[in-house]
Amino acid sequence: MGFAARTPQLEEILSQLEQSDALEELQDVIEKLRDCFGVDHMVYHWVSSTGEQYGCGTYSPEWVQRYLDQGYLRIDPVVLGCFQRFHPVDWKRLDWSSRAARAFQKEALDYGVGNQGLSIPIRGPNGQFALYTLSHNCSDREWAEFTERHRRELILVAHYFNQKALEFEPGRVPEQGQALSPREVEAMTLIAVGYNRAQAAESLSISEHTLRVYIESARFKLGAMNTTHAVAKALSRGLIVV
Amino acid sequence: MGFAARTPQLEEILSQLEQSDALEELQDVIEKLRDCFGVDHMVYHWVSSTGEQYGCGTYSPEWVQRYLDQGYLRIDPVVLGCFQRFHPVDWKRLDWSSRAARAFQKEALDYGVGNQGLSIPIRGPNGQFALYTLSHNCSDREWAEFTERHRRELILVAHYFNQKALEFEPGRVPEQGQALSPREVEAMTLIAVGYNRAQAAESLSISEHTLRVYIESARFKLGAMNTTHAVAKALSRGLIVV
DNA sequence: CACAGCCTCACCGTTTTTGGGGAGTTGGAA
DNA sequence: TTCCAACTCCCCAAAAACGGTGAGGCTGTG
Repeated sequence: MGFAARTPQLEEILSQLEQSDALEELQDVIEKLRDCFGVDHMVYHWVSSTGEQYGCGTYSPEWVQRYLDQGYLRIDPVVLGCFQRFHPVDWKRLDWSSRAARAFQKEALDYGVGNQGLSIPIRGPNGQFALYTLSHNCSDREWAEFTERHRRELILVAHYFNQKALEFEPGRVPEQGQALSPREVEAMTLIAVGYNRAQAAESLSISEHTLRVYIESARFKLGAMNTTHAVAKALSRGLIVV
Repeated sequence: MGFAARTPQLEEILSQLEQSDALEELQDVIEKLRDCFGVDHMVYHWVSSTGEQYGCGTYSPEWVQRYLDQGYLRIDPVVLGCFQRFHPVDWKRLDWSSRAARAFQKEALDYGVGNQGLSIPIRGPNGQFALYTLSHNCSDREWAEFTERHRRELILVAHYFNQKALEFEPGRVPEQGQALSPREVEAMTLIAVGYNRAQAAESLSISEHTLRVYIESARFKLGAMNTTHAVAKALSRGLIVV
């Protein structure tokens, strides 16, 4: 096996993916990808920063609806397991022991989901989390061979797919206020790591009153209602790093 | 260009990476990778959820020491910029406008860091964040060509490298498992967006006392010293999103 | 069934933070 | 030079958060 297989067809699909400029097009792309890889199902499932879900893929609409209605997101072992992991996860290696999980599994099979599956967790900025999933009906051995053979391509596809999805994320307007001054950054950082004002001030070798001015100033610049809010905003915007 | 270039040499290095079973070996691997890609520097830099840093790479020890001593992590535009993005980032596209950033940049050059750079952000479970960086001295055109040619391989290498690093993560066991309950997440989220306890409680239609219990519980679970700290930790670990 | 974890409510006093003032220095930019 | 932004320091009173303790109902798992 080469570093990653050369597949003109996949190349072409990825090209389409990169050039697509609407969310709807992703559905088309994922169907082509499914056919290209020759699996029963392929799904991209995105849990946005606000908790909304977006997905495209080849599961039956009934299953998708059922999944959403029942809030299966919170009990699906695939989601729960992938959330804790980094690398592609074979469904067999997940924890299906709980009663709810087994019921879910059975129901999924009834709705046409394959007995085999591979899910790749993807994480973006601001807590974005997505899953790129392949599912198929076949023997363990066949599935192991398939996943081994295409592992690298799939990781890349997942990456590119998510990159595109991120472009379409609504309301990701970079709310650029002004940056914080160096001292403000230091002060905010110390507060963010749990110091109270007295400790932070001592750590910076300044008076607590001065430190307070920085925090207030940062709060003002960030348009925050209180210190905690300011820290949260600063973290979200990457102005400080903890 | 194929889907990803076939390179036996890279293949071999990745093999070594996958089989390595000690952190020290990663240093060897990254040097080989640097030579394989023919760039001046290659660095893997990991910021754990607890704020500790680990890195391996080919920067001079003096620069690494300087970086750590000065806490450059918090002002490095590469880190700050990559934190907001998903795809590989060319250093030229970052914001170097602040005074601190320019001083940092100048100093980095003095310490042997290249004038060109490409950094790939990587995110793991529990708010893990890492950077896989290549740096080189060459013209803009050469660099653009290089990054275009190797983009896909580099994404994969970054993925594999991080996967290995995660295996070695110290203290991974104690950190995990302390997920917040749904109510705690709601409470923390409201606090994070600037509500005070009364407002948050009203928003959840519960008494302020109850809300307080959630916050305290979350604080305890997260090992935080105060509410602000807890919010920062929850954000860093991706337990809540604003 | 028992136990654990989650959700809900309450009171107490203490500590910390907040929000409003005012005021002096420095160093870089216009 | 003049000006502004950043940095430093101080007081006070009101508001908010904290910490501890206690207690009942509900659900799901072993």
